[in-house]
Amino acid sequence: MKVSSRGEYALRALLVLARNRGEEMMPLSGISEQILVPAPYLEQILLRLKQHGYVKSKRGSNGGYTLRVRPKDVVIGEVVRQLEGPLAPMGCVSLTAYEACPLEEGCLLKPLWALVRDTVAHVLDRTTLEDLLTGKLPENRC
Amino acid sequence: MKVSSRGEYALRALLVLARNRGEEMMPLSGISEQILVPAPYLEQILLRLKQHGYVKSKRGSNGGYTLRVRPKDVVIGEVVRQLEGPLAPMGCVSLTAYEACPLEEGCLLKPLWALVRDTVAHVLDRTTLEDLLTGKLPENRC
DNA sequence: ACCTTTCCGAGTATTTTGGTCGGGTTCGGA
DNA sequence: TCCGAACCCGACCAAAATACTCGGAAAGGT
Repeated sequence: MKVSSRGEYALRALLVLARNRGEEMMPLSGISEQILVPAPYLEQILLRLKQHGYVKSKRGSNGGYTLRVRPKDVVIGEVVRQLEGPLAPMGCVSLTAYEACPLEEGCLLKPLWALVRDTVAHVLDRTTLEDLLTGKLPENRC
Repeated sequence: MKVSSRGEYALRALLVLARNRGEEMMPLSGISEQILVPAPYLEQILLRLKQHGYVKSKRGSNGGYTLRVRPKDVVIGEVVRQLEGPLAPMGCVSLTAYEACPLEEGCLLKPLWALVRDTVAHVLDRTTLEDLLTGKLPENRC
C-alpha cells in the first residue's frame, strides 16, 4: 500500500514550483536542492510532469521549470495516477487499468477492494496543490 | 498503492476456511484448488497465518488447516498489516513502522499521507472476516 | 512400516524501483 | 559566432521486492 518515490518527488517538486509562482523560472538544480532528490532522477520526473501538462520549461541559461496551471487546478489524485499508476489496490477493481481475475464473480473480496479504492480516490481527488499549500485537507473542509 | 498477492491469497484462504468452519480440517490441496493459488506458495502463507494465530493445523492423513478464531474476530486490517507491512503510504506517517525523513518538519505532504493512512485503516480495521462473508462493509453499516 | 500431510529453510526467476550516464538540442550572452 | 548553461531523452544498471519452487524433516493415522 505504499506510494513510490516517483509520486512523492513529483508532488514535492510541484509544491516548490507552486511556491515560486510568478517569479522567474527555477532550474533543475534549484528544485533538486530544495527537495533533496538527485538531479538526474528529478529531471525524468519533471519531464513527465511536463508531458502531462503540469509544468512548462525553458532551455538555455536562465532557463528552468515553472508551473503551467494554477495550483487550484492540480488534482493530487491525477498526479499520483499518472506517475504511479492506478489508485485501486487490485487490478480487478481498477477503473483506469482493469485486469480480469478468474475468481472475480462471486469474489467476496472485490467489494472491499472497491471500497478501498473509492475512499483513497475520495481523498486524493478532492485535494489540489493549493489545498496542500494552505493546509486545507478534505477532512477540514467538510 | 497495490496490495500484493500474499495479502490477497491470505484473505482468500481465510474466507475458504471460514466457510468450512465446524467441518473437518481442510488440507492444503483443497484450499489451493478453491482459490487458484499454487499449493507450495499457499503453504508459506498458511504457515504465517498460523504463526499469527489465525489458523491451526494438524499433520498426517486427515490433517489440514482450520480457523482458530471466530470470523468476527479476524480484523482485515490486521491481516493485511501482518502479511504486507504497514498500511501507511509513506514511512514518515506509519504508526507501526515509522521511518524518519529529512524534510519531515514543515513537510506539506505529511498531513495528506496521514489522512490517506487513516482513511484506509478506517475501512480495513472496521471490517472483519464475518463482514466479508455476509457482505456487510463499513459503508453499509453507517 | 507406510502413507499422508504439515513444517520450514533455502533457492530462484522476474519485475519493479530508484536511480545513473552520455550525448543531443536550445537558448542567452560576451 | 562561440561558449556555457540548461533542458531533452533514450539507454543502461544495481538492488530490492515479488512470486514463486524445491527438498527434505517431522508428525499423525492406519
